[in-house]
Amino acid sequence: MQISSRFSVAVHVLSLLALPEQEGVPLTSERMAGSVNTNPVVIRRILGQLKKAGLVEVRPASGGTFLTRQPANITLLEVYRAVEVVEEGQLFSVHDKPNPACLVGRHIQSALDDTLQRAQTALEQVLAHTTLQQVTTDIAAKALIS
Amino acid sequence: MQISSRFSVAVHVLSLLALPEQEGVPLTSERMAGSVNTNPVVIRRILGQLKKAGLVEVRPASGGTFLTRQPANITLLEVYRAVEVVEEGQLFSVHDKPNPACLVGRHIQSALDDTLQRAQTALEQVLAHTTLQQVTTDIAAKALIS
DNA sequence: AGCAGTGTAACTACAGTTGTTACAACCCGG
DNA sequence: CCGGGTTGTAACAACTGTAGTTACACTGCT
Ligand code: FES
Ligand code: FES
Repeated sequence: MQISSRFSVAVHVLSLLALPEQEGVPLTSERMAGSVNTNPVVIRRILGQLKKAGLVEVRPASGGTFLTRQPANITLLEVYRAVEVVEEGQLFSVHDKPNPACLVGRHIQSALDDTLQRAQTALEQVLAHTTLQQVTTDIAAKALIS
Repeated sequence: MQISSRFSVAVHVLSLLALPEQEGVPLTSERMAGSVNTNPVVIRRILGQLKKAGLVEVRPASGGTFLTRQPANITLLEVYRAVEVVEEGQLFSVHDKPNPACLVGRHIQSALDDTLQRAQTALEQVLAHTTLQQVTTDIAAKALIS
């Protein structure tokens, strides 16, 4: 199973917030949806999760959404955690209730758990060391080249 | 979204094959299913994938399944690849068709792709450096302690 | 030939994702 | 203080992938 695209959409939205195109025009969920090419409600749902995680602040009425921190201080791991339903340490699902009468069944879970945890942590560490700023800088750089 | 439990079931099954309990009794899909606590067809499906990947050999009739290699030469990454539907480099799903008229939309995919690829590779490297033998050794060790 | 086991298709039930409609709550400008 | 644009959410549909189950043809040993 693939990891939900909510994560990439969230990064997309945060990039928009970090790169204010026109100062005058407010960045509403509808405009963001137009950029991501989806429905405004999908954006608002994700904004709700980002808000709960304290990454953005939303003005309920006349469309205003802002980052609460500098892009350099927002890691992709925070976004991942804010948006994923995957609970900490649950990326891999392990079949529950193996037969305790079996030697393998009795110990497979703890034997696997250590390795799976390390694998998951390795993935998260890469995200932890990438900031939103790196992403937006990359976007800006690519925009200049093309 | 969590990664399918097919992976952990596959490791479970391979562990059974690597630790032959009683030499006489053949290890049928039904016995394996009893150990994992699931349906024999689920086991056979997974065995089919492992067979296609060349990790096991199955005698169609009178129930005999064997590893084609030493447990020390089978990495968890091979099992993961054999069993996951996740295509190489597709662990994260990215929202397709972002708006090309938008600066962010035009470049977000390639800007994210590099990081996501590194994250995924980091996870896979941990699996690549763990062998089936390490798992079974761990199981045997835990069995002795308890 | 008989039989225990595998290979596979077909179906169900279920969970999570994504998109969509609908509407209440909210805030701001006039 | 009212109207209009916006957010917050609930509810629902369509879809996808997972896991379990039944059924049955096929296989190969004895
Ligand atoms: S319970 Fe998983 S092999 Fe025994
Ligand atoms: S922000 Fe994703 S397309 Fe512009």
